[in-house]
Amino acid sequence: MERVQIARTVDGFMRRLHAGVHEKAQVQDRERVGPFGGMVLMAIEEFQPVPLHLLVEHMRRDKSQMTRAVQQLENKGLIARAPSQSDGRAVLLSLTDKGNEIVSELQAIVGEVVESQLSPLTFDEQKKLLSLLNKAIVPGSQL
Amino acid sequence: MERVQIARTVDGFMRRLHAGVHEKAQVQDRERVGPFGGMVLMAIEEFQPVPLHLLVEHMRRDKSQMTRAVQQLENKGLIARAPSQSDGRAVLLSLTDKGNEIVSELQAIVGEVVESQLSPLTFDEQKKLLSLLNKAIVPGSQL
DNA sequence: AAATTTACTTGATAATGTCAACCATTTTGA
DNA sequence: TCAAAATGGTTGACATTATCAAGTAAATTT
Repeated sequence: MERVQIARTVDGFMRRLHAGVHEKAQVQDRERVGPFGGMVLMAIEEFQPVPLHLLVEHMRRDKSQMTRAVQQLENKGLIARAPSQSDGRAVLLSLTDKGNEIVSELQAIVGEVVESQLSPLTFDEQKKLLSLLNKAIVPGSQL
Repeated sequence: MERVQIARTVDGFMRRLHAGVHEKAQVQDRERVGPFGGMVLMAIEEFQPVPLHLLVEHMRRDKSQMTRAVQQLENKGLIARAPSQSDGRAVLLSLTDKGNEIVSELQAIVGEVVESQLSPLTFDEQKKLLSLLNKAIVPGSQL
């Protein structure tokens, strides 16, 4: 089997998503969070309140990159940072109301793009794809 | 269904691949082609001889980005550029011997990483995943 | 044969990613 | 229990990748 091809195919898939979102979001992105900022916001939405290092783990990014992305989002008033009670080092991130608005808009756009991207697949196939991806990914929590 | 989650999941998958390859390839990458350069090389390998604009289409990147990536790879002696007979504007790209060596090494590494990435899946599931991805992607040739 | 389109290039700049060094807290373990 | 190591986060510096606009030359259209 062409495992190498999987890498290129997934990359292409991602790029299409990216391009699609970029195109549709241009008007919408009033806060200029950018694609990465958007991903961060959506991840926070799912896991909030979440310390930065977990976000780093979920998104597989460098922690310094995450620190800065989070700073920008905070400056725009989209997320709030609160010190963790249980760990004096950690900072818990969560969405503000404004952040929630943006996330809703983003989700709508991404949902549309993914849908059009997956339109060649039947509904069952789409579910299958998601479950396969999840099954493939869940275990490897090592960075 | 959580279509939005597909986007994040695929992104995470890609990042893991990236990290895995980065780690393993560090020693190997004697030509310093970098991750993107590597992807370009592998794409050329599949489609050669290929004009730049088709590569752009396959990989969903900006043409200017591709121009420069290709220039670097040419400077390193990994690919060759030949004017197209049928179109005076186009340049056909193909791998040199040295390029082929590099691609073989890259393929081995990427193959390993993908394999370990997909290890939670059975062989059949892996095949299913690939076919679903391909089915989802093939048609949308519009950038 | 003029006007468009296409293939590619260049320039400029923005966005992302990587690496190393650095505090301030926890946690380990001798 | 207290020094050493590990963890969570930040900063600085830099490399890579991505986007956009503008331009050249060859093809295509009309």
